[in-house]
Amino acid sequence: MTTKASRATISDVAKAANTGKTSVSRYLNGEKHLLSPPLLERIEKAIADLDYRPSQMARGLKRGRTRLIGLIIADITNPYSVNVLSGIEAACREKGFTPLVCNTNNELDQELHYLDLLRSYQVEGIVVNAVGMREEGLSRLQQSALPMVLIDRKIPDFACDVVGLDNSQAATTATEHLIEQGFEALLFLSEPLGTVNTRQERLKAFRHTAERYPGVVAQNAETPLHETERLDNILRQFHQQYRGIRKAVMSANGALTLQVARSLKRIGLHWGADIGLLGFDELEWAELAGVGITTLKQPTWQIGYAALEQVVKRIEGHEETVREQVFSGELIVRGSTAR
Amino acid sequence: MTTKASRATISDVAKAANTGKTSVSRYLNGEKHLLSPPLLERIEKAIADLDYRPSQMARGLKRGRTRLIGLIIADITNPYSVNVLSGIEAACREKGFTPLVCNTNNELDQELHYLDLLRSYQVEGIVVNAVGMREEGLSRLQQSALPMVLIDRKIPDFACDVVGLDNSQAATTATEHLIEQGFEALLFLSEPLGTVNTRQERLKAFRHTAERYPGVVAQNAETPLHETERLDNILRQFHQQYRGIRKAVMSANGALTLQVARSLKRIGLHWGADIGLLGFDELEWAELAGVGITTLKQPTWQIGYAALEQVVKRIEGHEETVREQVFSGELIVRGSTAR
DNA sequence: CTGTTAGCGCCTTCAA
DNA sequence: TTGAAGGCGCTAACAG
Repeated sequence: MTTKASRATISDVAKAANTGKTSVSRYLNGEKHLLSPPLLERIEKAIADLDYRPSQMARGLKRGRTRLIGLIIADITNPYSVNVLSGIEAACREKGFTPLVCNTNNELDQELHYLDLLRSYQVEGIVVNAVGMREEGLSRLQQSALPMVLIDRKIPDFACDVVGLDNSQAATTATEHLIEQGFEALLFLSEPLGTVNTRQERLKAFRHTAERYPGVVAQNAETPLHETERLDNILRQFHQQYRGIRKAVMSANGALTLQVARSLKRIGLHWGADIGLLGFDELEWAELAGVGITTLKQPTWQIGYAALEQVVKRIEGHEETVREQVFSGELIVRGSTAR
Repeated sequence: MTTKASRATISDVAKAANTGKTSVSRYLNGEKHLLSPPLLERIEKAIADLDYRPSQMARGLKRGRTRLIGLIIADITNPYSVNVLSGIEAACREKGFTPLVCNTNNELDQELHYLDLLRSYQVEGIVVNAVGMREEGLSRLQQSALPMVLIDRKIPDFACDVVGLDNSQAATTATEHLIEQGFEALLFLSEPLGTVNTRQERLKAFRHTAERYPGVVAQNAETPLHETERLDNILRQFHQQYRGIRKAVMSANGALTLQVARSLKRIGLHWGADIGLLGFDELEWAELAGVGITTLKQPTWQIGYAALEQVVKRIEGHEETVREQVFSGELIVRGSTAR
């Protein structure tokens, strides 16, 4: 094969196959049944010979369909997001879309930057997993009127498909588990609630459940992820406040659970022995940390897969009304909540 | 603002600004100094009014520069890859490129699929982090003659820029550390060596270093990541073989370290007490697992950043000869290798 | 069944 | 300093 300076185009193929561009185009678009066997064969050969691949750029330009889907991820370093991403990708491949992954790193300007970028590449839809997403970004998103689905986050005054965990069910299950295990003082720990519905819903179900059990005290605290001293203080105080009785901490997400575990270690408390611990999101190291950490595992892959299916539905125009899709979590019990 | 059915084009802007497309194009391409202040202002306003964004598709088609860079990641679930990705992304943003992330999930057909895909989107360069990449994919890559850099993997008979860890230095440091800590029987554990240079280089330096110390026995074993029984056996046997003396395991990467830790737990051995443990790649949970696990941390972000810089250099045509760039690792000592 | 033609949105000579 | 015209690679009428 000769090393062509630049890539072969549809015209090259047409020429090589001794035909017109249209037939080649038809071949490419699965309308092979309209072509006579000999022509078809010539085209096939030409394509193989020239190692031809149609230009998505040109296609996109012409048809207005780029088969591109934008993914906005707040923090690609977060295992939760990565697993969701994995499901999205699988679905993309199945449906013939290509994901354009954008990691906003939780920074507003990057969010805006990427939103523009996605528009300029004419993505046909967007999947957003941006817990921290700011209003500004969202309003811009809303204007764009692009098919979009949110993962793990509802937004007030923003009608949009959502897929995520059944927070209420999950938090209820988790709380009941703690109570059943004999914990009588419960602390729900999360990053600042803000308007993040996930956190709010989990907290609400936590409270609601605890209330059903007299004799159980439930409180909550908020802390930014990386203010270690503050976290140390919260935990230390919680521990001291309930000296004699069995107490447990429930952490609202995986990243926070990591911080909590570190904090407990710093202040010399052992989960399982001195204090109970249960965290949302499964952690690959959960069984290795001390006596193990009980987690509430989310079906992350499925969530991602479902999210993509949903954008595609919108893209294809199956309008319907705004839809919310929730999945159940699964409690994985380990030493940190043992009796 | 009226809700336009479809997006504004350059013609719309030209019309709105009462000028020709050329001037708008000039504006977009930073040739503003060629435009008269009033015209410039009109254009600016028109763009803002119409919320216009130039179509990258059309641009790419015209100029042949898509500003797209393909990333092939063997396993996006691997924290190492994710951190590298993070560095790549940062560099992309800085240089004005957009990453097209492809997760091959360690499967050959997906590798091939994505390679085609990237070509069809006319990416200008590729960064590959595919430890498991098969020959078939590589040869196709080679034919494409696209600017490309490999991360963390050299490939025989395949001239290509590479950026990664200084494996020799890192493994030497790690091995010396173990020996200094008084371990006298050393086991280097890796996934099957195959032709994966990373593993081979690390093993080689390990061996080489150990040989300098008489009285130290060094051996190695290979195991697929998920054959738990096999791993259990290897570790159990190693433990029994050197009953009386201090021994340590060195794990060739983070994913394997996780498996090793699980295995040790299963067979009832405690790292730090019964057996030493040191793993390549830093783990977020390293300090939480038992007495802590000593790791050799790679400057992952920098590796990613450097890799992207390198493709960009190639894209810009700074030819030079094939280049290999290595970074040093950093040993983070924890309880698993304490005396 | 097959080929011709006219753009998709943009950039780039070339003239004015 | 500005604008008109042609074409990048492809698809979609519209004719044969």
